[in-house]
Amino acid sequence: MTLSQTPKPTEAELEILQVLWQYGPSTVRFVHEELSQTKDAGYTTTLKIMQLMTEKGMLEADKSSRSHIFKPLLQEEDTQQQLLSRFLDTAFRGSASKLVMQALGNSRTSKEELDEIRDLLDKLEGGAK
Amino acid sequence: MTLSQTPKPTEAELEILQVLWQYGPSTVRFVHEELSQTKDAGYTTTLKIMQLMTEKGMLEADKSSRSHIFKPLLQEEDTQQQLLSRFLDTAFRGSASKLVMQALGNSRTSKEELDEIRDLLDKLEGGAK
DNA sequence: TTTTATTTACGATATTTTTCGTAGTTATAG
DNA sequence: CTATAACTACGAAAAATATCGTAAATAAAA
Repeated sequence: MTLSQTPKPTEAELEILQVLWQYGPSTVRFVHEELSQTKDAGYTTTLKIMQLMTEKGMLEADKSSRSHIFKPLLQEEDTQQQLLSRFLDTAFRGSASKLVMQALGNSRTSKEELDEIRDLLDKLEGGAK
Repeated sequence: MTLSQTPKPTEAELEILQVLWQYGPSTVRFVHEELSQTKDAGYTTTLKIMQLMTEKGMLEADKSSRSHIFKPLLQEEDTQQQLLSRFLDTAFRGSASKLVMQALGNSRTSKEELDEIRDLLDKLEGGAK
């Protein structure tokens, strides 16, 4: 099984990746406990999806101990970039500014984060100003 | 048929909505021609999906002429907001600033748009500064 | 008017994703 | 050691999406 050019994790897969990105390599049990907080599906469901993800090359399983330890092979930011670019096209017809405005408008973002964004704007506009 | 609280258009449905939002009420033929530019599926596929969308209450069909004219019942911005909020959670664990930074970093955005965003930042930070 | 093209209706199939049950295995507790 | 619990493997079903073929109706063309 080869890696697809643009790995497109499904929603369930993404939820699992989030846990792994956040906490690092983990067992199915751990991932499943985490997911249980917001959704309910059986343990074997989580297991199965993680096994499929491993076949697809999204995860790697360390099978040295009985409880296999899975680590993500996809980089968080690369994946986010992929998803974002696709989302931008399908949901906002490619208009990054519209997306940004809506994202900022409807979520409480701290002053620090806003300043960070402002810095980025400065850089993008060519430094001066 | 009632509207679901959070209409979650699928990818194919969203593509259709985009056409309708952009050009206004249209026939299946028109929508299909538009979509053909970037994907290839049969005419009846587009038709079927649009019929299903109508059943779901996403579209309304004006059947007075032979070629039915479909108009979107979902507001573009409401829908984008829904999708964005969900996307933010599943792909960026809720961090709007990370999403914004990546969106801006990887897409050429015009100076005008950047300024627009800057204005929004000013407003969000409370005017002063 | 006859033929040809366009359109909707609709069932069926294909594909993708998610879910689960069960069997077999290994560890843990008593 | 025996019973119980936790795991993986794996097949299969369920659910959600997407695709298509064909029939029937209507319009347009010849």
